Amino acid sequence: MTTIRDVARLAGVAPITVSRVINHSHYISDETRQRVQTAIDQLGYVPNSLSQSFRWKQTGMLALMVTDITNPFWTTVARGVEDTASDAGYSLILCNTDERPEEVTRYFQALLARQIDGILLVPANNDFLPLKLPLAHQTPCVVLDRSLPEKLTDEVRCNSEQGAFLVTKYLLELGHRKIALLNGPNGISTVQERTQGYLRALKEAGINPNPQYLLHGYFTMESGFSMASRVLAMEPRPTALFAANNFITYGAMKALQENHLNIPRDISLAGFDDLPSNFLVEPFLTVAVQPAYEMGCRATELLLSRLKQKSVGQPESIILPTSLLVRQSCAAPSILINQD
Amino acid sequence: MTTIRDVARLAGVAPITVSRVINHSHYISDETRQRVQTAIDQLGYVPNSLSQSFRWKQTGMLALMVTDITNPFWTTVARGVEDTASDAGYSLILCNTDERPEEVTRYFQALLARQIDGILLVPANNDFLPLKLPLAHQTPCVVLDRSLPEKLTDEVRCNSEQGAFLVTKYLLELGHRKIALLNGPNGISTVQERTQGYLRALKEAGINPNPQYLLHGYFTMESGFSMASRVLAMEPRPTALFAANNFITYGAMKALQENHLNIPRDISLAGFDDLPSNFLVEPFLTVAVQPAYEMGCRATELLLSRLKQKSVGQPESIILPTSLLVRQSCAAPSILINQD
DNA sequence: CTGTTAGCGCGTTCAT
DNA sequence: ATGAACGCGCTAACAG
Repeated sequence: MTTIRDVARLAGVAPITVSRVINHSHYISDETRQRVQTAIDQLGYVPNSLSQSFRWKQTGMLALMVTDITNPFWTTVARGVEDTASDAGYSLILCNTDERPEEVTRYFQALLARQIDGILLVPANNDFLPLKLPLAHQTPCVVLDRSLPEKLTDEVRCNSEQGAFLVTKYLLELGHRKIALLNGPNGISTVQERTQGYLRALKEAGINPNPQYLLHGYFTMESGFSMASRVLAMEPRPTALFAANNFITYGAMKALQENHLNIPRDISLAGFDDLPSNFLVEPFLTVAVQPAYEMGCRATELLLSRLKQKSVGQPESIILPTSLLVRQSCAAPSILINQD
Repeated sequence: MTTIRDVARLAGVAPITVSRVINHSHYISDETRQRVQTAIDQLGYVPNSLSQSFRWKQTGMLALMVTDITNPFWTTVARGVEDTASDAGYSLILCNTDERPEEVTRYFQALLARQIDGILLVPANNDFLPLKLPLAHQTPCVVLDRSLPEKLTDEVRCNSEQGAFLVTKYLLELGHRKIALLNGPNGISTVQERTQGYLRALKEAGINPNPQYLLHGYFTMESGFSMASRVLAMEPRPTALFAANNFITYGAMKALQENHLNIPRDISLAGFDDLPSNFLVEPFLTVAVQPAYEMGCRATELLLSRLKQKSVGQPESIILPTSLLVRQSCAAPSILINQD
């Protein structure tokens, strides 16, 4: 490994002079700069940023903790984060928690030991205690997508309540009265918000929600399949399904296919979160769209600005709008089914 | 920030003793260990792994450079890499190159400065020169998915030739004689291999390849759309389309839909790389499947084993099999179209 | 078993 | 404009 000393020796100067060249100090003559630069190039010297981090008390590294990078929604968020971080000269460490709180804590410890500058976190649940760890170490955090009951840190998320409201209202306007919500597990803010948006739309339409139409499962295809299967067996059977996440949507779709139900003729289906392939799935899926990439960018920008200002300051909330993307998976309820 | 000295002071021992406790040295009495551990817990001390890296000459960090994490294929690979790295106590830095060689070099420099232990790289093209940089710094690399003309490092990839051969052979067996290959850009090994597999199948079937049926574009939906559109205008029009990547497949699918061609009645379509949603797309896509997750795991294991053995050794190649997943997007060519 | 010394590569501080 | 000395947090090598 070539060090600053090797360069100094070759250029016939002191190590500190090389350091000044690297860090673009002005107190240096052009001639010396030239000589040092030549030596640097000749040796292929790359400054050890570990030592730099050591002295500067910052590593230039951020971490992103998502539940599962395999979910296209998080993938897109991650891309936004990495783009923004990279542009600012930061490196990004990726962590998958699989919604497991122990993993969150385990990663926190490793990241803090690495003296990471900041953390973007998708919490595994409503428990805010793990966050005490980075906060005690003065490491700024931004909570992504899901909000915690205690506002300890900045947060950037999308308006799930609004998204669910828009979808439900749209289904109501199509004439549906029996709408099932296939939701994720309780104890996650987005799940609660989606329930709230769903209930608000029903309420505004003067409809009394049927509690059996409000299902809780997991954010997986299997769970979506099983929830949809249960719903299809209900009496009276809902005329529309609202899946609260992309995986649940796919599972529900599979269940409908297996039951030979045509979408949207026999039953309507709406989802949450868009996918590049959604416009190929037949029928093209109607969904609530969250600005995933932008969320990643905004969260990273917020985090970087915190790093700059040093002072802690009041936690900030950025809430991005969710919109309705109408395609072809929803229609007016068929007369046959809707004869109540 | 609490340091090893703070702990030592509180426990009434020397810093090195604390170090021994942290690193589970055996040369330490149970009583002292207890006392030190109490002090550690009391102060909430987390060893600064930056300093440890400094001393140990290894950082416990790996990097994964993919073209675009947004592509589900790379996402799955990345998940395999992160799982394996994390299990071994390593952190993973994520990099997106967007197929741009300059970005590869830029990331290389940043990663080497960070004293990264090893790099998993998906090369942007056939140019192996950027690899000289990490190699000069003794940083082990594993080339992922695409092989380079010069075998400088280990590589882990899937058998693209085999995958393309299997798909083409399958189409031939269905009776197709005019099969268009919608491929990626030249200068990438997987593209060349897929062409070779395609040609081999044709040759074994005694068919003279029509050069106009062999198209090159990019690994994007837009390119897939435009290649498919061009193909549909050809005389005679191919009876089957083989898209060499998932994005190309989607673009081709869109083109077929816009031309009101029913798959597989009017025309057959086969793809490369599976997606979770492929079994929902109508008709369910027939594809060549590469073991993406396993590829990520194997590559990381190989890299980690290199780190252990220290000595450089001969570059190793791991080539994983590609299989054919038959679903419903291919059928025998229709008589109407095939009357040549 | 425990402690002392020294040094990893770099940048801050203070001299020259 | 340039350099010497010191120290960041930790641990290897060598005492004791």
